[in-house]
Amino acid sequence: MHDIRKIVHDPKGFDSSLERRGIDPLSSVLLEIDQNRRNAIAAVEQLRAERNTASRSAGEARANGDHETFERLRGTAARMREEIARFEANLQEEEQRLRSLLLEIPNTAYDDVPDGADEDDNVEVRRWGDRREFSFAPKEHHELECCRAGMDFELAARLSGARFVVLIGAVARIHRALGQFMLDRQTTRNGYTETNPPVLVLEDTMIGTGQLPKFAEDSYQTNDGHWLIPTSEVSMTNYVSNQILDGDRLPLRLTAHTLCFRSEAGAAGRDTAGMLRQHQFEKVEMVSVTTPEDSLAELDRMTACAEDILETLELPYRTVILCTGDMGFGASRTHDIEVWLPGQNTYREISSCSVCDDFQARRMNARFRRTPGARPEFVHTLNGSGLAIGRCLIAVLENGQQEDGSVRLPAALGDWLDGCSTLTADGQLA
RNA sequence: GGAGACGUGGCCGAGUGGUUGAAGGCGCUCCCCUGCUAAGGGAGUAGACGGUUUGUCCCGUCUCGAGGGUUCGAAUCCCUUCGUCUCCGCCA
Repeated sequence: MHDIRKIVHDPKGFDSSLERRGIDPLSSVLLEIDQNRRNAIAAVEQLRAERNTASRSAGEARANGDHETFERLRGTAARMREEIARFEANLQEEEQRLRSLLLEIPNTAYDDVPDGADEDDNVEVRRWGDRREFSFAPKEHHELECCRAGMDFELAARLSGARFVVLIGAVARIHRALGQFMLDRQTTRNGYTETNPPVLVLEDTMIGTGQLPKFAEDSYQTNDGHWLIPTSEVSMTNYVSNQILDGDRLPLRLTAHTLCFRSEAGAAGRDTAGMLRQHQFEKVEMVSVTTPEDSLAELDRMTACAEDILETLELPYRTVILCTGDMGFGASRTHDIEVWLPGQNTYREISSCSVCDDFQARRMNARFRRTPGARPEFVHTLNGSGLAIGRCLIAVLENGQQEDGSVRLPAALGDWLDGCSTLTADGQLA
C-alpha cells in the first residue's frame, strides 16, 4: 500500500511511476478523496472536541450541585450526538474509499528496473552452468521411461481432477529428498530460521501480503472463510504484522517447506502436460524482514541463496530481472531464476525473489525501532522461492536423463537418498 | 462441541461510570553522585490520525483484544466476536 502523504507531496511523480507499470494516472482521484477525508476528519474532530468540553463541564456542574447548568450542558451534548454520528459515518465512508482504492494499486518499481510490457522485456543478468550436449532427443519429464510408474496423472485426475499428480515410489522419494535438501541448505548454510507455518490463513493475512482484495480468484477459500496460501510468503511475512520489532532483531530470515495452493484461474490451457503447473505443489520459501537501507543488498543475498540450490544440484540456470510489466503486484524489484529444461528446450521459472520495500509492511502494519525509544518505521520485506520443489524435480529428471530412460541424480542428493545416484528406467533407486 | 474464568502500556499489575492515556513496580533512555562494579538520587518513557510544520514544540481526535450499543460522559455497564486458560466430551 502506498503512503497517501507521499502521493500528495508528489502526485506527478506517483503517476509517472504508475505509468511505468502500465497503469493510468490515479493521483487526482486519490488527492480528491484524501481532501474529502481530511475535511471529514476536521469536521468530526471539532464536533467531538465541543462535545467533550460540554460533557466535562456537565460533570463538573453536577459535582458542584449546579443542576441547572448540568441539565443544560447535558442537553447540549446529547443533541450533538446525532450530528456527530452522521459526520462519523461520512468520515468512515471516505476512509473506506481511500483504503480500498489504495489496496488495489500495485507497488511501484525502483528506478533501475527495466521498463517493458511483458516477459520478453525481462533482462538477463547472468547464466550459470553448462547445458548438456545430448546425443539423443531429450524428453520432457512426463515422457521419461522412469516416470511411467512414478508419476500418475490419470490417478490424480480421478481423485482430484486436472492439474494434480500422484508421485509414487522412487520419484516421490526424490521429490521428498529435494525438499529436505533445500530446507536443510537454507537453514544450515544460508542463515534462515526454519519455521512451520499454517497453510490456512485469515483474510487479513492475505491482504497483508497483497493476494487480496484484488486477486481472490487466484486462491482457494474454505467454507469457514479461511484461505489456502498460494505461497508460504503469506504466512511468514505476516509473522511481523502489527508488530513493532526491536531494530537489533533485523534482518529476520525465515524459511519454510509447505504446500502451496493456486487456482491457476488465468492459466487455462497453459502447461497442461506434466507437473509443471499444478493446483497444489510444494515449495521451500525464504522471507526476509530488513531495515529500509538493507533491503536491496538482501535481495541479492536472497537471490544467491536460491541460486545456491541450483548450483549445488548442478542445474544450469539463468537469472533475469523482471521488467516493470512482468513484476508481481507487491514487488518493487524482482529477480527470476529460470532453470534449464532440455526436454522443453527452454529456461523455465523455478524461483522468484522480490523486494517489496514497505509496500507489504504498510498493509500489515509491520514496523521496527532503530533504537529503544526511537520512532517506529516500516520494515522492508522480501520473499523468494528457494526453490519450487516440483519444478526442481522436473529439472533434475530432464537434465539427468539418459538415453536408456534412466536418470543420473545430483550427487548432492546422496545424503537424502541413502547414497543412491540413479533412478533406473524401471523406476528404482540405485 | 458443553461449562466456567480471563483479555489493561515493553513486561508485571491497579483501576466497576467523570478530567485516567491510565496508580504502583520492573525494564529502558538521559542526567547527577560514587575511583571501577554494585547501590543511590532526579527526569523522561505508548501508538495512530488531523491541524501546524518539515521544529520529534504546541493543539485536537481516537485507541485499555476487536466490533457494536447504553450514557452528557465507559477501561469500567450491555450485546456480538476473536483469542487464552481450566474442567468435560470428541479426535489425528
